[in-house]
Amino acid sequence: MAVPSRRRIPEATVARLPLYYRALLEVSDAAVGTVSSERLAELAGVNAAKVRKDLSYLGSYGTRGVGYEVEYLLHEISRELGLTEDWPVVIVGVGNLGAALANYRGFGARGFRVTALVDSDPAKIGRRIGPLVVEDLDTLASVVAERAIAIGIVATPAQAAQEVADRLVHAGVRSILNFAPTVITVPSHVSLRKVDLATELQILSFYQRRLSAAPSGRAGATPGTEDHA
Amino acid sequence: MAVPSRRRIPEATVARLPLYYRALLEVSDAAVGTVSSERLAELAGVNAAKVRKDLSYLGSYGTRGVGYEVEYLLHEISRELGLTEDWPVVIVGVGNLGAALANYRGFGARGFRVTALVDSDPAKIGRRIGPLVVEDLDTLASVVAERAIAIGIVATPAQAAQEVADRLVHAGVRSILNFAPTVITVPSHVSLRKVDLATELQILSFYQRRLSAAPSGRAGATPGTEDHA
DNA sequence: CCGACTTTGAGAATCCGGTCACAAGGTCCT
DNA sequence: AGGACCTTGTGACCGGATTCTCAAAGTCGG
Repeated sequence: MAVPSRRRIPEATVARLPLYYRALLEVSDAAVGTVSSERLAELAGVNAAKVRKDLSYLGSYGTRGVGYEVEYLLHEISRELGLTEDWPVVIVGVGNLGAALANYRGFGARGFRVTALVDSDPAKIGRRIGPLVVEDLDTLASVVAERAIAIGIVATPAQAAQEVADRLVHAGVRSILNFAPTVITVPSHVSLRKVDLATELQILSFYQRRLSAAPSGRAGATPGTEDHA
Repeated sequence: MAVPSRRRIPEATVARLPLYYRALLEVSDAAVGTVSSERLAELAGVNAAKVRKDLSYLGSYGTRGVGYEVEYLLHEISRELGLTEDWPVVIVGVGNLGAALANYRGFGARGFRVTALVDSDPAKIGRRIGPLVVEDLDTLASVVAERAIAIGIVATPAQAAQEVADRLVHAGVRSILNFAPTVITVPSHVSLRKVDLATELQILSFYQRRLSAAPSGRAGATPGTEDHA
């Protein structure tokens, strides 16, 4: 009934919406009409109370005694996440990782289309990767403008990352996903997230060391990203 | 002076230690004797109070009026993170992403050595990638045991991820890094972290949508992973 | 040797997120 | 139509993390 509208959605909740989305896609395949928060929680690897609270931020989409209607909720979440829109993506840096990302089929398919690949290495410019040709980093500004690119993926070596980020911002990109193993900073109107291999491994290493070092006492699973249900 | 010892280090702090470590490596190159929390904060992209509090959990390693001795702090953090030890890693799933990870030079070099690659696809088994040969997933248990593997990286398609994780756990691996776009669960004595492309993009998409949708009002940078200083 | 200056370390206050518990609201069987 | 039953939505509570602030502790110049 009520308009979903201008509720402020907590950051932590936003980070879990994609998990619910994925979980809903799974049950959607199973052609079930509704899901309970309990079941959703299980699929998303969180607890039921959290699911209900998170979903309540979007509006009252459930029915007491029954659960959530799968298709409807799926629609609402994908609208909220902007998955009904199309977000052209540019990948900057076509080394090992960049090339793998360009070929990666795991982008949840929906919404995100890698529309351009750029690199500064003359040896790489002109190479074809799938349906795309690697373009010159110097043409970034026009590429971004012409193809209405919204999201930039930085997959360069660490030294180049800040410079590339600056260029992306300057070209008008307002969302950046950083894979380079370094901290980059952007103006406050730009969204930045990072994926950091080395950091993740080091965190695991920390807890692993604790396991060996502490023969008695609670061992405890790694918190962090989120673990098991 | 005091023994660093049995202090409990908050999870959020653990997640930042790798950033400080990297920042310290940078200033270490510059052959400077000490760093202030202010400077470290700048390099790590956090604020100075947080740096001081985080470091104070490790012990009192700073000198008032001066700062932190770079080499000493570097040593303490790397010991705490277990980077002085060697952690053999197995990558399960040698598709696009797995192969890229196998070649990836960004593992912070120190400590983490990819020691085995396994896959279940007969077409891939036997292929050489760099110095390694892809082995059969069915030999996982013995590979883990013989090479004392501590960390497993799951880079399979989503459908196979849980099964692979179970096998890793069964083989004795106690730290898992999941790249597959799905939630996996592990027993509580196993550490689990995830790296999830699709999720990160969707989070960016959420905030991007907000930008376009909200012409007035505060725009605010994406919180989430952490942004700029 | 003293005083000005710098920077850490930590106590206190605040904010944010997670969990608990339960009333409200709805279904379905009889 | 009524009552048993189920599941959501949310207010209250709790704990962890961040920020603020400032005394303590050190350096360094005069």
